[in-house]
Amino acid sequence: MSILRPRPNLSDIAASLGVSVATVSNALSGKGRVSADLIEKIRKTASEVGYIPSMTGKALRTGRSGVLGLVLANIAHPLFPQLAQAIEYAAAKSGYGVLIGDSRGDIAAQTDAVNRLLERGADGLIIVPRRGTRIGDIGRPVAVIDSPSTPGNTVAADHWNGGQQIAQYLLTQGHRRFAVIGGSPNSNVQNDRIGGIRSSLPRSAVTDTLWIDEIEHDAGQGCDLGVADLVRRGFTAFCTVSDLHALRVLMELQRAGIRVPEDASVTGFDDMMWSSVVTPSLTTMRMDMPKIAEIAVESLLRDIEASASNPRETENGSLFAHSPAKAQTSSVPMHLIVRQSSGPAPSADIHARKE
Amino acid sequence: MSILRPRPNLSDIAASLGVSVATVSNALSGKGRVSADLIEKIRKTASEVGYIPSMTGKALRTGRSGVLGLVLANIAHPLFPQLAQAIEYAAAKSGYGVLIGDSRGDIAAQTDAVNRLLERGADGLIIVPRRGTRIGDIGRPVAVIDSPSTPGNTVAADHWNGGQQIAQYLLTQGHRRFAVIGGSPNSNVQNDRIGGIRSSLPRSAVTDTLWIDEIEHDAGQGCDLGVADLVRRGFTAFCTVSDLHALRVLMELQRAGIRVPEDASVTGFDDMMWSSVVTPSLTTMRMDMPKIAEIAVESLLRDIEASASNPRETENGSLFAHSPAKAQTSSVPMHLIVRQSSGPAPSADIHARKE
DNA sequence: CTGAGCTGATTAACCGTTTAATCACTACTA
DNA sequence: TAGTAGTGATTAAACGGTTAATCAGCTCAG
Repeated sequence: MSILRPRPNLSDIAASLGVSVATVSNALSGKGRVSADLIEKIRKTASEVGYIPSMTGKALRTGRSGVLGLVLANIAHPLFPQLAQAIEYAAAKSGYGVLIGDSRGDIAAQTDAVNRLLERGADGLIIVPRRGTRIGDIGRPVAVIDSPSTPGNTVAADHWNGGQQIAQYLLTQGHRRFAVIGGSPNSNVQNDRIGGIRSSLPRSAVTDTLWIDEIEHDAGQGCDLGVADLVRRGFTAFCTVSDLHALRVLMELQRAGIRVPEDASVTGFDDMMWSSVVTPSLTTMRMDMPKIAEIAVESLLRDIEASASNPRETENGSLFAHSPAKAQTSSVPMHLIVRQSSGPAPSADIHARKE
Repeated sequence: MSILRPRPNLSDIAASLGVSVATVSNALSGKGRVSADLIEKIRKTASEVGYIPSMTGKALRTGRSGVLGLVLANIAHPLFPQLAQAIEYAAAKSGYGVLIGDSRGDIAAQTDAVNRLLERGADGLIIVPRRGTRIGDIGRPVAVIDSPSTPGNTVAADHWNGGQQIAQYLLTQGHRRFAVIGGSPNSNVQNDRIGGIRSSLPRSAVTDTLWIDEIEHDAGQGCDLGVADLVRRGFTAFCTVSDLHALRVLMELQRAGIRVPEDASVTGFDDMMWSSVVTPSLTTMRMDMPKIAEIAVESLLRDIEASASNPRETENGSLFAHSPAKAQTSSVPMHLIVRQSSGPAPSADIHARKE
């Protein structure tokens, strides 16, 4: 006894076949010149001994770790799971691993998180920045996922178009009086969504916009938003920019004895994991996370590729701005998911009377 | 021009000071014998040129990557953010990075995910296994987070005690007729919670247990659970094992015009991110993720430490079961969070009449 | 004055892989 | 027959750090 089991490496294979390490490396990577039957033999023994290439060795030599860093403003964000899963999948498909970094909502910590990932040798970073934060040059390729209207953004859901879609859907259902509900006007994403909604409503439609943060600032956290009142005033469509808001509206209406969707329709955004299990289940706009992730990863890998074959130059060797291939921002369409919380507007007669 | 900027390394520092690489390495790591003032000088230039040690180089030599793998049955699980954040934080505190792997709910993929992380050189794995899956030997230290009653578990929330706490809380509020609501009896976690709840209820209490999966199997997905009916039959406490279930119950009661918490109390588990924003906000039991993560990471690092200084042996060099330090499973207490969805039982008179 | 003992630094091997350069050999071509 | 090409393999030098072994110089006891 007393033989510790080291994972087999190239030289083990080389030794057992009586050839050189370089030949084994070439055979397995298909790069140099190796005879067909030797390649075959090497492949065979490699799989026999259960050879697993050491990413570390490879990384040291090639200067590429095969790891992408995923930086989030706040991991605890409810959309993170969808995104992380999509990114992990897209990266794994291209043979990359995903290292996570969290800034826990703290702006200063965002830099720390970025640095930690860079120290670990991440080849590139995917960043979902904190509201309003801009990502400076970090000397390595970066893909930013935020909103199409964020400068420096790489890819994002087309929130504006998402707003248009939901508004148009509600219009076809006969709705004409809209309450548009957002959290805070400081969010690019929310502004895009609301912009899209309002831009799709005809002049004849009646619109009111509610900012939850403002209402709560006056009336205290968790207060009523007064949506039941709006229904009495003839509003039939409650178009929120987040399922979180939609849920809140939904419960407030139910408590007031207002039936959804018979008396009023409620819609959300983001299709959160519970949105399909509440009753009535939520009509919502869903981001195409797999696509977003795929584009982000693709763009990032392209940049990494480019910066490897074409290292950037500086006049004095000092820090110098990294100029990515400047892939123009791409917007990924959102998908309308119709569920139970929305339906035709209550019969027009009633409104005629009210108006 | 035409000088690409490589990140400075040990030999750069060594060259600029006219000393050997080894000395610089020793100075920075505080290992060998280096004079105090030389250490000072080396430290200074190191920070001046912005030296960042290459984890890769270090990893190759030491055989340790400084990276932990986090394997999840399904990243899209709503509790993942809390957990990932806690693990990332705990790992970062000890200088480790976190690589994520997702099996997307697929059992076969779980093995793949594990292998991918191992290939990337993860020093150890933290696994949150899919229901019922057991983790075989993977040749490296592992920490499992599932439920205290899962064999091979390393650390988990004390779900049983959590059930006891919530039951006791409801008892002190005067409740005597309990509806205990779970999703599926196949989950260790849910069984623990329900076991804790029931074990705390006195014989005099009336208890009914509802399994949502079973009800839906008969009546179709998204169907009513019949909780309003239970209220009419005198039940006042709806004790669910997940905030997801609690939300569903809450909405069903509200739709039936039953006031919460005046007419009935509803409680959940897990304190999901939206649980505080619904109205009424949810009373729930929260897992102490930071603590769980801390213990998992600590235990894992201890194992890694141990397996490094004391490599295991095999008789023939073949695969051999990895025996961790067998730290006994530790249970982390859960915390009761009282919010608006629970309160005193309706006046006893009413029940007296019913009983 | 010699050798032991300490201090502060250097040398060189090593981790596992990649890859440019080289070499031995065979097979053509002139 | 010598020179040229091509083929299939090897050699050796990296990559960036760690670390055991070595060494030079100094002090001090015997």
